[in-house]
Amino acid sequence: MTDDHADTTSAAQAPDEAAAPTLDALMGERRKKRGALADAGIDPYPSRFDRTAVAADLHSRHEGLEPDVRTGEQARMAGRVTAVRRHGKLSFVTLSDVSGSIQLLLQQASLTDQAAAVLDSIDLGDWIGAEGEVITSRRGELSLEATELWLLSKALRPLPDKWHGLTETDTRYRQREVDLLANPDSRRVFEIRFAAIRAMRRLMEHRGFVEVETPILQPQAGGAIARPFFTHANALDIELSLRIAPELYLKRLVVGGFERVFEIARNFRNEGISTRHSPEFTALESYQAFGDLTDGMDLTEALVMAAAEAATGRTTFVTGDREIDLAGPWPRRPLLDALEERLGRRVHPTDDREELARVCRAHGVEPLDEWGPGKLVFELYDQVLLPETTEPVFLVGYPVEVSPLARHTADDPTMADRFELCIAGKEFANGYSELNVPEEQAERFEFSAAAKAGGDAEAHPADQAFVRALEYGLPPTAGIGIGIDRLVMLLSEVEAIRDVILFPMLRPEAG
RNA sequence: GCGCCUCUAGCUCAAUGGCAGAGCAACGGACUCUUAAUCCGCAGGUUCUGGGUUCGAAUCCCAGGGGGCGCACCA
Repeated sequence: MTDDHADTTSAAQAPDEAAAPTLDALMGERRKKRGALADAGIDPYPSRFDRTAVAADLHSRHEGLEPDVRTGEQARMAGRVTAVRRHGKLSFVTLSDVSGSIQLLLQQASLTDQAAAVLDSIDLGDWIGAEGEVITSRRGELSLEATELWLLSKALRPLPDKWHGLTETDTRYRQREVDLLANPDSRRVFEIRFAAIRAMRRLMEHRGFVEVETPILQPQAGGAIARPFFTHANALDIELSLRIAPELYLKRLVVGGFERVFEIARNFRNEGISTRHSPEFTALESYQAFGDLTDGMDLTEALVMAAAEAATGRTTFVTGDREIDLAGPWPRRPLLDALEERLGRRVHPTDDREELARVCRAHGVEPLDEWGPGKLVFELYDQVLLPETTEPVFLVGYPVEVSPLARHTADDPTMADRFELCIAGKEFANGYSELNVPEEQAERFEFSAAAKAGGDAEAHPADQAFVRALEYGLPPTAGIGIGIDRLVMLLSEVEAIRDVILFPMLRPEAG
């Protein structure tokens, strides 16, 4: 691939900045300071530190204090140094911990010898501990007037610009730890992510769902239509797929008597990477015995609302140039009605295929030969209707042809009891009344297996283990899947999926 | 995979064919209420890599690498 007919030995493979003289010098300075402390008998890497307060805690307890107040309260704090302002015999240090930041006020005259030595050697980025009295400065800022300081760990590498932070996207993704410590906005996004997931987990547990773990390495990927990643198990000498969805295993657990299960599942799909697609993404999937798609929509709505509330406390969010209000309840519209309104004519999977293909072309959808009528109807939704959605809406009723695991509608064998949640042109959730008739499931699998034999890389062979499970009896069941990454994108108002994934997939570093 | 854009000091950015610069960070100094502290001084470069054009290339051309965006595939 690389036509390196280069004559030289291309020794210019200097591993990143190892050869950068400036960086070497900066790191050398910091090593020197660390050494000086060690020489003075101060351990630069102490094994533990007990703190009594974090920044947010102090701020909330001492809110609104007048300037120049001494509280008499002693505190021990720890965190990273994010700013230093030295004024001769008086210094201010901004200490950032997990909760926020607080100012240390250091008067040379009242420092211990160790504190003086540590202060002398402090660099931006160092982890330090401090002990002293909680006061307000003359300007009224809540501060810890420290008399003792400890170095907890040295930052040998210089931090990014304290004002501009780190902007280069490549470095932000590759060295997320630096991004997180330098860019409060980045940190905020992940706080939203964690809070949203926590809220959804809490709600699921509250409703009696148990959190389970199903295989990521699977002999046969299933539960979705997608190209899998493959890997190899040496012990068994077999090829395995990374899961594309946990669905089939979760339903087997319902067969086994766990009537309400969910998994916050990392899924892997060997497909394009874009602003909205990551090869590795997280979905919440849940299955609820005795329910149908109505219960699925109820649960989906509750989950999204709970996530929004816990993560941001708001219901309105800006995405692109639209403002979205998540306040429910969300309308539930038959998909075919919505399509009729948009297209000016009714379409249905039983319509003549050529006629549907003409409708597609008329709306800029180029039909492929292998698409059946159900797929054509689905593509009209996907390419015409979906991008125009703004406020949350459940579209209900999808062609069976594109819903191989969903129960067909009672009075229409070509349509499935399935819904999708659409917000701002994107699909956020998908759910249905599960198909639980083993023979019908086996037939649907045969259809897919035929497609695979026909060369469709996204189709999968029949999953006999799953059909066998259905033969033991799957109760009526409602299933849902929610795209966590996209939900977090909406809640944190970022446009790139990589901004909500801690360590997104990238090409390996260096040559 | 295809197209467009981008890569300069640790970080953020200038320099459009004519001596590679600034701010922050660092280093030396002054300063007991700052909070993007201020002031004085000093230092810091494989301009992503390799070729080419030119008297002269960060700048123009070719090839390669990383990243971004759009399209395609998908959720």
